[in-house]
Amino acid sequence: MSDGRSTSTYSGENLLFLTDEQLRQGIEAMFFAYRGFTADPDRILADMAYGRAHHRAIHFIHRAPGTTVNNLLNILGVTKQSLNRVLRTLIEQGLVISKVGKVDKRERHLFLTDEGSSLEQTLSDAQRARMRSAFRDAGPEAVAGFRTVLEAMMDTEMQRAYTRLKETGA
Amino acid sequence: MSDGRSTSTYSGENLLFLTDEQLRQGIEAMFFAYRGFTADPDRILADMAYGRAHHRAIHFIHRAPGTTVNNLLNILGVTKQSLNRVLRTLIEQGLVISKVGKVDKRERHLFLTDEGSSLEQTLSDAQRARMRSAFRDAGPEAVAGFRTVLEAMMDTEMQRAYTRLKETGA
DNA sequence: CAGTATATGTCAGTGTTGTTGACATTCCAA
DNA sequence: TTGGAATGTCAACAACACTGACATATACTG
Repeated sequence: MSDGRSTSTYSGENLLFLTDEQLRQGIEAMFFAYRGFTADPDRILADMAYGRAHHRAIHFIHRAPGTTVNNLLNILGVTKQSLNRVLRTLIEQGLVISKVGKVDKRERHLFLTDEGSSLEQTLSDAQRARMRSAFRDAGPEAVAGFRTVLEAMMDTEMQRAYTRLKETGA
Repeated sequence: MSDGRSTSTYSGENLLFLTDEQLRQGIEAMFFAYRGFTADPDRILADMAYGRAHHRAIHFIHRAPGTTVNNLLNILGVTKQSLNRVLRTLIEQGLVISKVGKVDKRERHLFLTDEGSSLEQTLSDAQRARMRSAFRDAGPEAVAGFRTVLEAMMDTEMQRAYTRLKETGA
């Protein structure tokens, strides 16, 4: 179904970058690159009792301190039960603290402790180092293209979450 | 590692695309985009008894028919026990066949059956549709940049595997 | 040929991370 | 004030990765 149509429908323009072969290469690039993307933090976490899920939670708590469990849930796209297990161990180990909401006591607001911040720093340093090296090798224009394509690949809700975070930090 | 050239090339120029904030946005973009990237096949597979691991195996067997177990192992980056569990169910369900090697009888060469090919088609149609839409929205230059950055983000071994596959197909 | 290396498969056990279901607490609105 | 919605917690289970140990068949080497 996707064969040939991509080239024939839009014939006239130069749409060679939309051939199935190009798309498949894009798919494989995503697969291999994502492995590299997570490799460094994974290595660090392997020695501890934590995994990728803990990394993600720590990252976004660092990013938006005081965020609620529910908010984090939406960003991470997992069930609250799944997130809860991760948060419980992080709280037990003293990396995260959870404060009952002042306005709405049902809510828990999440913060990193000093120890949590320290781990976040270690992990993001490793991940940023690879990203920086890739960005530098590729150059600013490639980086702009990289981000454009990634944003177009997200679900709409994730695009919103991403944009919201982006604006918060900038 | 390639720092010399790129630093000297860009030193003095605008390196704002390498700030921590930019890197963090790149990291978050990868995270959210990868979710979108796997979302469609995941939805299809959820109804069947298969998961993402089966999808990956099917993809690369389709991509390199007759590949050996060992080869697949290296591409997927999992243990043989883990891959074996997946392959066993795929073979039992009649999606994959394994043929004893003619030259080296220790090897098993893997192929998709018609049924396996049909599932592969369904899954990759879904994934390509999203990739095509993202590529089209972003345009050819962005796509080139996207691929440049992803390739720079891979581990060297994965880069080789990726290039080998790329050349096979093109 | 004997001994070693390689390719594959299997069993058992464990850890992380996702799922659903059940339930407690808190808030809010009829 | 009472019932429903929102928020979060606990328990049990499934998928899929891992390690370690071992079996089998085949290939290679001295």
